[in-house]
Amino acid sequence: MTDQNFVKEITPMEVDFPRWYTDVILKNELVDYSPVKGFMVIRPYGYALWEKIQAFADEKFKATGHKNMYFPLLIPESLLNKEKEHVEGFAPEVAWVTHGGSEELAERLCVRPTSETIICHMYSKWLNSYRDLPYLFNQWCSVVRWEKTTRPFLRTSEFLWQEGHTLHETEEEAQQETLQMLDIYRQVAEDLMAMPVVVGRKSDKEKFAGASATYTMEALMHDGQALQAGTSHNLGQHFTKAFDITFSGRDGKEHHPYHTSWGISTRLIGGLIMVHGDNRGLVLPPRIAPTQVVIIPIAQKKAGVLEQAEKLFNALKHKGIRTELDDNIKESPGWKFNQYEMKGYPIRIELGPRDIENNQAMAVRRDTLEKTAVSFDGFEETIHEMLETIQSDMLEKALKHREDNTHVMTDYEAYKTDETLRKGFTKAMWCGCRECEDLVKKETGASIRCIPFEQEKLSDKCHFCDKEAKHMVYLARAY
RNA sequence: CGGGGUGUGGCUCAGUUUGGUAGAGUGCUUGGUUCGGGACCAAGAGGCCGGAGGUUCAAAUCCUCUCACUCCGACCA
Repeated sequence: MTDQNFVKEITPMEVDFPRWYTDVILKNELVDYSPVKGFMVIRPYGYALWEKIQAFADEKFKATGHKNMYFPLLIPESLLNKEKEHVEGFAPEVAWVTHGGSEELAERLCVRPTSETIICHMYSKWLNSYRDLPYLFNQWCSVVRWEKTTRPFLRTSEFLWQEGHTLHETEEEAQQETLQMLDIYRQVAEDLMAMPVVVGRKSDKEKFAGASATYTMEALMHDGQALQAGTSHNLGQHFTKAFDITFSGRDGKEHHPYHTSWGISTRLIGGLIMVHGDNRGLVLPPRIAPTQVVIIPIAQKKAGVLEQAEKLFNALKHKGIRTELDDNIKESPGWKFNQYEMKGYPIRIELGPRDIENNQAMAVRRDTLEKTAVSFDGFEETIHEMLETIQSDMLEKALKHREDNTHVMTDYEAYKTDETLRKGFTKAMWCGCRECEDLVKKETGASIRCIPFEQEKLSDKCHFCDKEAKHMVYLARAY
């Protein structure tokens, strides 16, 4: 096995990371560009990844008492305008519908960039009593934000996501909900996708338009840039007051409920690719892989080969392992090896006459490319265990990459001038003021990704202005 | 919104400098031989060269305008 055997069409990531990324998603047919700029077509293999994320998250949402619903795509301008910070935050990237057929509309309608406004409008009609609370609802949909620069999955003008919108009687409950949902997102990232994340709070500058507080999970990509992978907002009473949502409380008086919203999107798929992928293409953790095992028969016309391949296929399927048998005679085994490595299937089984003589098949791990002989006796158990091992090894590997690329700020001047210091996460102390935050962004291109829940005291003073430090923050350049 | 790059069979591109009526590889179809790291032979289908206008006997090629995509920056999940 030599480097020449790498999928030639994929640009090595050391050469050009952005090109590597686009090569991987296009060659794997995850997405294709559509006729409308910034709008991507998600093809079956890409959509299968989204379905896995949906299934995992949706189950967690339901388990914590949430129900799904659906709100309209279009929002009247008057509704969008009700919450001041919100409209200011989103107005620059809203798409408008101005005509119905050939008639100009009396009031233009915006294509939802997020649904707080329309949902709050409806909530205000429905909510009566504290007995109705909490409202725990979610919707799976797409939203449109007219982005200037777009990249498949990472930033597209339309993207698929879910948005949860809840109402609570008390501030504490809303805060609990906000943190609970962030933790579910962390599980999506770490347990399903083997993508380690730093969790914490956003600075005021970076928080959601109209939120009291925004919590985030941030992942580190292979090229040392950070990706905001999911956010959960405590919206306080900003929207419930603006939309006049009230309920009769236990005291018989009228109150505004406390409000949360939270979302993850198809952007996660971009993260998945950039955290685990290599120069051969995708590397998928078993739990999210649409297909976990592919069986490739060798010299399949020889007696017994296909029969044995089918036996293994059925045994794995029976065990609940997502398996494919590629008995396509047209392509050579070598071609298939490369193909499935590119597609990131966690395990490849090679089965030829020599193996059958030895009562075994060869199993090749995608993450390590390690080849092992696996006996037919207890075959499906061995493969099952191997999948589990791959899942945890991949998380560990990604975690190690993050740790190796997380540094402690020593000297801001050095950070400013030495570009290599700006790769990955940098922990720094921050006084909390907006001026310092803007300064860092302007001078280095790095932004404060979050104020992590896990705080360390690196120094008494802010690394940027020498005032008294309030928080330790994670600094990074971000997608 | 600023700066670069690219538009030619499905895909990757050559051809453009020096105008002469479109080519390679790959993929696709059919038949045969193969099969332990991208197999081989043979036959075949497929393109008004991003669009509009102009120069010319003649334009993928020269001129003008335009559109799209893409990468890098500033803004966002």
